[in-house]
Amino acid sequence: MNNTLVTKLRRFIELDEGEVAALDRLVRDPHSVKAGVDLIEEGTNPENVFLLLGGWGYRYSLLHNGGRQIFGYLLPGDLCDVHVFMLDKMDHSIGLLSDATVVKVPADEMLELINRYPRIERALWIATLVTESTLRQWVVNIGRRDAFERTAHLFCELWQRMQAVGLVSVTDQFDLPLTQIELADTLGMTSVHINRILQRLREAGLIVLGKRRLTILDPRRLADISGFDPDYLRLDATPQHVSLRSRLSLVR
Amino acid sequence: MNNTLVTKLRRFIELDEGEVAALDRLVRDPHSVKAGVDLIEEGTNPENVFLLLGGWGYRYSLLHNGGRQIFGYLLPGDLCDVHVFMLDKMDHSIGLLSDATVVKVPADEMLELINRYPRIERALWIATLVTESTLRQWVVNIGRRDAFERTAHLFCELWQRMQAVGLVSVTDQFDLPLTQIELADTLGMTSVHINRILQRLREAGLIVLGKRRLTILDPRRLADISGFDPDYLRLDATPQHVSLRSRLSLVR
DNA sequence: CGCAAGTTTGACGCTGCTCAATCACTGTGG
DNA sequence: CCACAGTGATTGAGCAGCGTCAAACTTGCG
Repeated sequence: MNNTLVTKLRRFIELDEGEVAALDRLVRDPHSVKAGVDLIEEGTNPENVFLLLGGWGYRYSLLHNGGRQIFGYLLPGDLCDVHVFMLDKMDHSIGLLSDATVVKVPADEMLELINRYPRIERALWIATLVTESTLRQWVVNIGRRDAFERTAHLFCELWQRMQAVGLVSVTDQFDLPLTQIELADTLGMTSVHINRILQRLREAGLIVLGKRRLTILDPRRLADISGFDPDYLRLDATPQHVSLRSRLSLVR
Repeated sequence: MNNTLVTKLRRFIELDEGEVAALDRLVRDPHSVKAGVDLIEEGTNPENVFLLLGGWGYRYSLLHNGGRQIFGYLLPGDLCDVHVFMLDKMDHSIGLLSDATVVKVPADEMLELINRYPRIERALWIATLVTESTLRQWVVNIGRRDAFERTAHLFCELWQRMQAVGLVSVTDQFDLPLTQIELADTLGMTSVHINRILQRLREAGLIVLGKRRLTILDPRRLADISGFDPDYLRLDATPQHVSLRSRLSLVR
């Protein structure tokens, strides 16, 4: 099996054979988990770290007033909170939006891994920096764009990330197992309003959405409308990136 | 001079004398910088990392349509982006809201430091996790709370953080060098509207704000209104925290 | 004293929310 | 195979929160 975790971390730093082998050892014994299950619950100190091999997850919090806010999505190949053991308790929950395949890694094993392999630790740190940068874009999106642009921006981000893991068809189509309620809770609006916005996106010839599948009809225009710039996702491997990777790989 | 950086990192992990000495060596030769200056600009790959000893900084981005979004504030004792050398370019700018005192550390020196002291690296990683968790709260705030609650929540956060660095008077008063325009760009609203919200907060007997100083008249009620729970800032040192710190300090 | 920056106010309109009903789809049991 | 329930999508009417525009006022500062 192709280890997507290795692929992901190699975008950030150089890894040698020993390190790759250690990561491979981590990824064994995949489980199937049903949609709707929470992998990690807010307020707890989880004993395991999860790597998502297939399916969609999401990070969220429930508010006092009954509302919910979604902070991010986990796509196939993503890993949930490797750093779980660094803070005393989770500040949000992680749930599954679809049936999923996950690998469970005991937190202690994860801790041993980063103690032994400094470069893996550093790569994981960089991964959290990317999450941080993505969260900043979400703040911009919710804070400074109207509902139409905001929705377009989210679709651009998901399209880009799904593409990076090879899950977008040649017709720019991909699975989107989100209800309109979940889209609303992601974008800071109501499900009634997101429904109307989706209609406008369809009428504008920008997307087709139905049966839990999204087609991006006009990626260029969607990005223009929403001011989307994929840089923050760090999915590329520019020459600058490559030199950066080796610079960070200094031996101790 | 009391090294606030050491204090901050010790909340996350145990540090020995050698590590403390290394951090002390970093913090020398403070500069004065004028309000309005940008320490770091979006799109660049900065050569230096900054530690803020006095004054206020802020992280922000400018949008295509002329708007601005603020992502966070840097208070005395905070450090801007130690990890600057881990990504190829900044995804946001860092500016100064008031005259400030800063220490400039060359990025290479920072890199050497973390190469040499794994525990310092880990502490800095944890610091980025706290930033991440704070950003999540900002997403909740902007996405799921109305203008009144949202403003109250921001004031609770700032009050708590200022308290942690000893800058709140016994009368719950502290410097707040923000214009209403900056508050608006933080909270995803217009300056006209924030002005009206501030009036309501004053009328409700919750705050006094003027002359760049904020007084929190009723901290309890302000927190209730806004659903503020300080946990995400990780400013405490609970017993659980202490055992966590030592657990993370395994030698390699 | 006079300018510049920031704050305050008013009138008006639109975006997005609320409430509530209807429609469509899917899986289930009889 | 069909009735039915549950979940999600869609629609409509009415309204409120917040934005826009524009002007007046206040404060700090050279």
